[in-house]
Amino acid sequence: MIQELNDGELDELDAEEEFLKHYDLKKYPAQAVTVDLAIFTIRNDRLAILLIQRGDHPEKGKWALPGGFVNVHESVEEAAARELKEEATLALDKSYLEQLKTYANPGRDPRGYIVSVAYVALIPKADNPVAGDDTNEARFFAVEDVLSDFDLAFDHREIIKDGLARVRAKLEYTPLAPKFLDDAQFTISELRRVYEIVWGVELNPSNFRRKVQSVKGFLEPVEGKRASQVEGGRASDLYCASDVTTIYPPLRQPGAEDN
Amino acid sequence: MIQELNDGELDELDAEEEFLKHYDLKKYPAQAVTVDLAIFTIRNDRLAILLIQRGDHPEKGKWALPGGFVNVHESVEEAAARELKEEATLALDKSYLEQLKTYANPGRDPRGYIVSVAYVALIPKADNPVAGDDTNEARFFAVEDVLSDFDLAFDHREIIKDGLARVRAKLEYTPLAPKFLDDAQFTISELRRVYEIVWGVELNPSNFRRKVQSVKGFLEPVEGKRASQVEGGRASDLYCASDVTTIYPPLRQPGAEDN
DNA sequence: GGAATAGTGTCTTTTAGACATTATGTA
DNA sequence: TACATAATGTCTAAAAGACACTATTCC
Repeated sequence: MIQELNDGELDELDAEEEFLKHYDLKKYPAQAVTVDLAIFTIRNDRLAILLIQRGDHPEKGKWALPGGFVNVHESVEEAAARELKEEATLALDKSYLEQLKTYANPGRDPRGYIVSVAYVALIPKADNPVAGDDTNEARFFAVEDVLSDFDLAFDHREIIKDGLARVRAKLEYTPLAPKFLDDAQFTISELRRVYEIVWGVELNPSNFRRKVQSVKGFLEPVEGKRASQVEGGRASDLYCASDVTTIYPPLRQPGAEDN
Repeated sequence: MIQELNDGELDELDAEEEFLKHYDLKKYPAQAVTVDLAIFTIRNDRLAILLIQRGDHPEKGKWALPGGFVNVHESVEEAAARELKEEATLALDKSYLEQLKTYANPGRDPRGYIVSVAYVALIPKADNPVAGDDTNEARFFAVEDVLSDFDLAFDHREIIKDGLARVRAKLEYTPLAPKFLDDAQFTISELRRVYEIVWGVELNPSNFRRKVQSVKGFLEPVEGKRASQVEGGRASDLYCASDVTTIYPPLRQPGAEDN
């Protein structure tokens, strides 16, 4: 390829090289990039989120989303995956990670101009998390309780609200619900329970079954049955997630029509 | 509030203050935040996007999205609005701005670790843009042509693809289409044309009319009529956008079922 | 009046909600 | 056998696609 360049193009490459040699980002006011994780799971029949209690300044002692600074040799995506691995060691392969939004109000972090790229993660029923280095404690809390009661660090309340809205919306038109289930094989009732918990509604079992079964490529039947969780109940068929990326037409959460 | 603090809490505040006094972001490897804008409009019956030809290094001479560095006294949102104002002076009040995604692969910018927060903007039929300081030229191009033919700077092709997908999706369930129209009053045919151009499909006029009119709070009839654009055509009723924030049930773009 | 688009109405198919009915595994 | 949930089926209502038909305005 090089040998085909004419003089003008070589000059251009030289000029670009020359420009970069004298370019120094350090000249400008310092900025930094962090990543924050809204890690959702289902615990005790409630939608829960992982919070850590900050062990260091700033906002020492407050509950916050897990996260940290992005290193200059990694993408934000990689930083998010790294933090997720540290904070929720279990069942990483089955977890789901998606960029939510970037938060960048000046003054959102007292240490300086620090933007946070927030991610949403969905993980299966998890073991209890372990607190990291600069962390007093790490625990799952019901999202509802967090939003109503907690005094959260930075702008993390806003991030959690946005993340919750994202998860609720995405269950409608993407096959994310199985990401909450710890077993690759699950019953339709278990799947329905995920929807009910995340959306905070009751769904008609018959209609839910008909709907999810009608989505081509969403559920695949597998051998075997799961015994009922309730005494006297009938055992149920098992399914596993298939390969579709969108649900069409979508499932709708009751009450979403009034915004 | 202060007078209610006990000694322990005062100590905590002092400690936080002390911590911040010695904290210096400059200690860490330099990072920087930029904003890039995918400004969509409709020109010559096609969906178009604003590109600038870079006048300076890096990527000098290549076509790129308008954008620039975020200042430390402003939010990314404000930076985006500032850039939008500079690049598309016309009809700012009617334009729409929404965060798209943050791009942060190391190496995406040769100047160093620079993350870009991308925004999508929708603007009405615009005057020709004027090139800025470090810009050779600023022009609208049909999105289709850009994606098929152009050699774009940085990762801007990916941003444009993501932005296009976002706009197409959002037309389904939000009342964004009027943002493309330069007049606050418009006909249903004009509105339908927006959908057809953005989605790249033909829509049945009767069914489209029925659908948008059935969405409560989407369209409001106004006095007067608009003469036909075609000779011999019937004049049509005028509407203006109302106050709803979501369209339920959504309009669906034909062909979206197969992903 | 003719042309061309605006606007209305109708028929059919698909999908969702409500709910009755049957099936099956467990105590 | 009784019970509880799983799974299926039915009826109805809502919504979308196809398309015929009427209305209005401009030439």
